[in-house]
Amino acid sequence: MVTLKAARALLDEKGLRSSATRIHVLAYLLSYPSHPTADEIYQALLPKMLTLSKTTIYNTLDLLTEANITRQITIDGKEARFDIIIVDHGHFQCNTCKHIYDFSVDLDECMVADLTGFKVAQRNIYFKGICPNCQK
Amino acid sequence: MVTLKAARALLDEKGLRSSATRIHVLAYLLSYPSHPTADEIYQALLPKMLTLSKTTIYNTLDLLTEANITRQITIDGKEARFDIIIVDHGHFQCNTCKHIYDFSVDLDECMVADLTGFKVAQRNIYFKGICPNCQK
DNA sequence: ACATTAAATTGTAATGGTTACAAAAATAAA
DNA sequence: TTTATTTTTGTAACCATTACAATTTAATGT
Repeated sequence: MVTLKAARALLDEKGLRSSATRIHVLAYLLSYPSHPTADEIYQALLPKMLTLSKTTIYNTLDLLTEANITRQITIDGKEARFDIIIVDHGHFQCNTCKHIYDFSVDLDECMVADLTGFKVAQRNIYFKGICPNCQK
Repeated sequence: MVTLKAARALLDEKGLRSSATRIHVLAYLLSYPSHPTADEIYQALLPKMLTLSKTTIYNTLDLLTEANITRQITIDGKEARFDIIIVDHGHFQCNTCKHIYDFSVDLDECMVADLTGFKVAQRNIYFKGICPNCQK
């Protein structure tokens, strides 16, 4: 499990204590950058950590998001999803199968003058429609 | 109230029955294009329509969204917001005062080749940060 | 105008993701 | 080890949204 070491390193780098929960949550996000929900992470880790609590998952995800390691995205408005921050990229959610695809986008290219004076900390872009698979 | 007539006209145009609730909800969105929540609309209309139900607000907003008159946006992930569809534009939410600003953006300009084969039905872009007012 | 059918609205209860909070456990410091 | 701090846990509360059945309202046909 190379991601466990990577997770620990990332936490150290940010000055966060690397508890077992944090390492595993972060390792999961590194291994499965598929925008999982809090519950998906919880269900995936539960077999390994029998006493794991849902609250801890939320606390940890808040912590990681606060430290700019992860990003919280809301696409369907139903439940939050969490994404390892790599580079600015867009999300496409298929209305049929609900799967979320990443796509690259150069946000600097499409900027406008309206936001002078605004301090932009985070940029999100998401599309909706039908993915190629579901068009068949 | 010119917006009441405009609301009725819009409903007629889409082949939707123009009930009192629908007219008022739509007129409110036309008058206050400030991305209100379902509850904000409900609270605003309640004095005029004493028997109004929250469920009806949701039903109506679903209907309008289905008819492509309004668009549902989720920025904070906490509660849905509703916006009259005009043109593609971005939303900026201030982390401090939570106010949501509109800004224009040419989404065609920043497109990429990744999405060939995808049928894009809706494009959303939202930024977060600090607005000029809250930087003082 | 009346009866019949369909559509819209209402109220209540349930759902489900998230959060508050206090207690328990684990870790670090003295 | 003792003490202090941090982390984790479990339960209960919160709150936006939805399900659903009943009621009301509007449209249609006779």
